[in-house]
Amino acid sequence: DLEEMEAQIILGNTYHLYLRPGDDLVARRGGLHRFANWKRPILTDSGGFQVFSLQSIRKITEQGVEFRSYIDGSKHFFSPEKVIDIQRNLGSDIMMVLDECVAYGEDREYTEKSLGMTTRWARRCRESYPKGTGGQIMFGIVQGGFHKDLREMSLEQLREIDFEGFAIGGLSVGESTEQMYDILGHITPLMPDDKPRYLMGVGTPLDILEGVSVGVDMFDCVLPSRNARNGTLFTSRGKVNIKRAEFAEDDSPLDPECGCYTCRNFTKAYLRHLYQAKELLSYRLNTYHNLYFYLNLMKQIRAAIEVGTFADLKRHYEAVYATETE
RNA sequence: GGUGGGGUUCCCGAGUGGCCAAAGGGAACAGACUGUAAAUCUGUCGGCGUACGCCUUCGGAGGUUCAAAUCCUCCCCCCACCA
Repeated sequence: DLEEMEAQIILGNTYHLYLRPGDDLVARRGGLHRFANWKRPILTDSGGFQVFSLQSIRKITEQGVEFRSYIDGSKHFFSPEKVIDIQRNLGSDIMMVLDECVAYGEDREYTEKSLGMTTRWARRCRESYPKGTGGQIMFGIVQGGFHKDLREMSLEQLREIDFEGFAIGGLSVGESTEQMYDILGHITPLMPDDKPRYLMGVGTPLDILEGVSVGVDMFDCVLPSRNARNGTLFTSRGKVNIKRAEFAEDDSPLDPECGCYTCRNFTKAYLRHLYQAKELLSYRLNTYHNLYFYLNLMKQIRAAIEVGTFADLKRHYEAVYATETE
């Protein structure tokens, strides 16, 4: 499906693949590309986000993170070096350094201390896999919470380490859209413009437009797929909750302007029925559509930038998704 | 024909005198979801009202009681086993 809709890259997760099926097993299968039969680029996240989202079962120290498997409760330890080794086993094209994604609401003192450690971890990651070691490249991750000076400090220190690309982490962790845009708009323009800028974990169609407008090149987010599974679909006319009773006998396509397999073949009434009946096909069709929508949004953005109409495109989507931002 | 069990709010199913508009589950309805412990989670779910509350409801009709889904009487229906 992803090849068909022309996805350029996919993301794999160090934490999850390490626990299951195990990075050694993946290495024995010839790496993630061969294992999953995906021929285009793959980026692997380091597990840093899981340190954040699964915080009830972990302990962070300068050495690394001790955590328990959510699968069987067994104890494991991730050091910056270990996380790179795992990503080497997975054989991704882009590796991410181990970082601590600070929760929203942590005070400045904690954020600053955490940042120091995250930077040291980033250096250790790079030292364990110096530039040119193999065919994989490595991105550093800017942290610093919601303090602009800490964000700048993070970026400066990371630039000295010599990464092939830079990511912005620690956003969309509970803050308001306004706060997120504020930090994003401040730090992104300061990032090297000759290297990819990657905004991690974001976001809504509007978030992406905002990110691009301040200079972000790449994104990753569970939103389109997770929302699809839960019945919220993104369309050219805004969000559609396919579960709603009003669609029970609606014979029109989900999005008449969409050219995806789902929209070309099925009605809202049918998609609603599949969802209500918990048919597996529902997840597949809905996910196909949302991913197609996002990929198409990115295509539109690239095309608009080339012809100089990006601002118009952004304004258009802001109008369509107006109610979503509040 | 005999014996035993049972009929509860849309469905299933707790409840055997007051704390019961009635547990729990399902369905339905609405919402959430942002580097995926998420095919998950939250709310509503007899009617009216902001609310204290009032009204209607536990197969049907009577009755006992200050008070009945719960006790008594008769009736209707269902199930199991026996014949």
